[in-house]
Amino acid sequence: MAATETKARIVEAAVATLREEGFAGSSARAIAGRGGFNQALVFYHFGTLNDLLLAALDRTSDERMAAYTTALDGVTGLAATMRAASDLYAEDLRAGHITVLCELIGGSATAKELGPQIAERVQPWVRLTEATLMRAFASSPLRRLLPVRELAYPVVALYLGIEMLAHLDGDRTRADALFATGRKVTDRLGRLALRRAS
Amino acid sequence: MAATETKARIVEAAVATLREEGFAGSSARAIAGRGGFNQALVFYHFGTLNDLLLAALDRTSDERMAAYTTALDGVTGLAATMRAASDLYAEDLRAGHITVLCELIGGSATAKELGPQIAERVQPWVRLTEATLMRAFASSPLRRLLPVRELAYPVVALYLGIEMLAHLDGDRTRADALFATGRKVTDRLGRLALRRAS
Amino acid sequence: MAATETKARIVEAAVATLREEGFAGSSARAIAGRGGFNQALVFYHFGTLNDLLLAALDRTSDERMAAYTTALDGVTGLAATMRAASDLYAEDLRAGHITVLCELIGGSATAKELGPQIAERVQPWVRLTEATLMRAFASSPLRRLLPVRELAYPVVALYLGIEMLAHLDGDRTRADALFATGRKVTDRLGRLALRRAS
Amino acid sequence: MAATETKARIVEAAVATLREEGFAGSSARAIAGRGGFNQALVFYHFGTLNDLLLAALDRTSDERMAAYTTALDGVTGLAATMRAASDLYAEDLRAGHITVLCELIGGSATAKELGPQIAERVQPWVRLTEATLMRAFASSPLRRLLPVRELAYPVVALYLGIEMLAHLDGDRTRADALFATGRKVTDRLGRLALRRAS
DNA sequence: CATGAATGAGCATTCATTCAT
DNA sequence: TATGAATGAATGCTCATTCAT
Repeated sequence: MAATETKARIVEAAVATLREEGFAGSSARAIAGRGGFNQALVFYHFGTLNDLLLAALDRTSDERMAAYTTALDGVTGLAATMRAASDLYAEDLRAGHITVLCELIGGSATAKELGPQIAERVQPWVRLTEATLMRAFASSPLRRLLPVRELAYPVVALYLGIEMLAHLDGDRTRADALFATGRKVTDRLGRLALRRAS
Repeated sequence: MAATETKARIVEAAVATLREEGFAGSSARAIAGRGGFNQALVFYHFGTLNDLLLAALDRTSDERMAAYTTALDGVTGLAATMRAASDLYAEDLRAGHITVLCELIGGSATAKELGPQIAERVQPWVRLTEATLMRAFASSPLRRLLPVRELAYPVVALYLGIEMLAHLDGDRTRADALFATGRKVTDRLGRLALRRAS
Repeated sequence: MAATETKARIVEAAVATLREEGFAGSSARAIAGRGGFNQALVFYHFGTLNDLLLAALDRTSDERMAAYTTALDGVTGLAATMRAASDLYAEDLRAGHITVLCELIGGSATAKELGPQIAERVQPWVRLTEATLMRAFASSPLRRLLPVRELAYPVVALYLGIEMLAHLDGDRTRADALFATGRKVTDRLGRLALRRAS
Repeated sequence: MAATETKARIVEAAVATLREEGFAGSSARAIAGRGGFNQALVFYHFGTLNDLLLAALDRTSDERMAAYTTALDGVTGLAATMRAASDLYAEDLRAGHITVLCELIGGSATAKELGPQIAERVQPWVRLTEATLMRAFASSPLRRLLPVRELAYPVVALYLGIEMLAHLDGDRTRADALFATGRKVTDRLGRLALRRAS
């Protein structure tokens, strides 16, 4: 079998295992068991379990980055951005994309080598968030009140935090409600701004 | 030695280990090694490693809850609340109090029994946040714009998320900057409200 | 069971395994299998496989040192020493005492940490040989011809080399013959010296 | 690439690995890594790892046999032989030629099939030593005192033993000193014999 | 109340070897 | 002639937990 194919299969199994068993449960054996392949393959193709886990992070991160970039392309205004983000995040939660990241960050306390590598992979998301926020607030009066650029860091933090709580809840109702409220608030803000402008 | 004393010592070691080695690194051996006691004591006093980890969570959670309750007692207004929260959270980050919670939430993906138990222990924090936010926004015009009570959930999420990112950064500068910005914004909002009121 | 008892049992199994399976065959599992105990015990009692192997060397080395010391006590003269050494070495070969040392020296090429530790344990043997040679040659005219003290190193080397060759042969006939010849030569030398003295 | 060329390259890498990592460290991977070729080549060209190791022994053994034969050609007398042997052995030690043999003998305790094959390859060396000793002692009065032919076995043993101790020491000073002493003794013997003869 | 000994299962990783290409 | 992919068994070592004392 082509190496890339096998590697993809292994990465897929790693993503699923991280998602469902967490960092501490993502042993080479657990991943191989889930994917139905020999555990030695992990080391043949990735050298190290940690390297596989990072590849799994790359995999979800790249995929989601593509989705976010596409969905946010050309979106401006607070309300529209909130709607787009809301949909994207709902998908993240449903598919457990952020779980992988959270588990790896949590695991990096144990496997200290992972820290810098993960940090590197979080960077693009902070930048994407920054750019998105700039466009979202571009024509909002709020941009005078809020240090928009500095909002990127807490927004990313919020994403991670929501995932953790949703994970803890075991369901997504509270997280979904939160986004619903967010949409309501941004819509209201939008109407307020319009009224003032007139 | 009195049982309570020994238990406290074990819990203390568990907290320290969770903080510095993470969930996956908090084996009975690692905890006992850090605390300088026999690893069998963990099972003698707590029955199960997971039960000890929960006791560790209780320990930090209770301690912090006391600190938060005291510090927030009688505090009203957005700016004052922000200042208090800012100080409290700085201490959380410095001492790694939230790390324990984050690591356990992350670990609950692996040790599924932990989930509900941790969720139970997060509840009081959401309630505290709710109450605090109600007092903070009580006299703010923003309370018409924002569903204040529903803000508790994202605020707690934000706390967790900031801790994760700070952990990943390896330092607290970005988290500190975030709170500084928060204080600036709430101060500005306070002055704006005063001006309008006059 | 008392720790010392168990440790002794483990060491015994390690000695036997080194003897019969060599360094590369002395895995924790192989040793435990031979001794009929759980392989985790190796690590519980010795921490590291290498540490167990060194303990095994200590065990045979100490035992043989005692035997050599006793047997050589008060022995003087070349012929008598040769006879004593001949008997002792025959026992070494039969029981495989030197095999343990040879296997560990060979293995130290792979497990480099072992080198210095083994060297330390060989030292006493060089010293014993030195002392023995001094007494053996004390009244021999050969002591003017030969740098007796410097003979210790090659004598120890010879012991190791004979063991290797005997091991390779699979039997001890050539080694035994060698010692027989040695005794003949020293006896002849003894008679020669006597004749000259008269 | 021609098969013989490739095989030579593999054998070369095997020799180097045996020399520097010992028997237990000479895995197919380690050898291939050192030589910079695919590890499957080992099995393609030699069938078995052990067969490669034997080929490595053949390689060093043949090379050294040629060197010894050349250097000892026409050499007679104890002192001259000692000098020649001294030089040859210094080279052996420096280049680690005997290490390969010692490691394989040690390893043959684990890989029992190797034993007879190695023994076969040691035979020519015993014969060479025998022939050399006969010529060395041919005109020495010592030949009446010593069973010269039987000296070959201990001389070979000595070679192996010195290598082991030198390996353990990590340097060759004691081995070098030994040969220096050897030369001194044989020179002295030579002069003694001359004086008596006159 | 405390602990040292013990264990069976599990860990990441490496092994010699096979095989289709 | 050569190789990349694959594997099942083995490696040293750690795990949570039990238990007799």
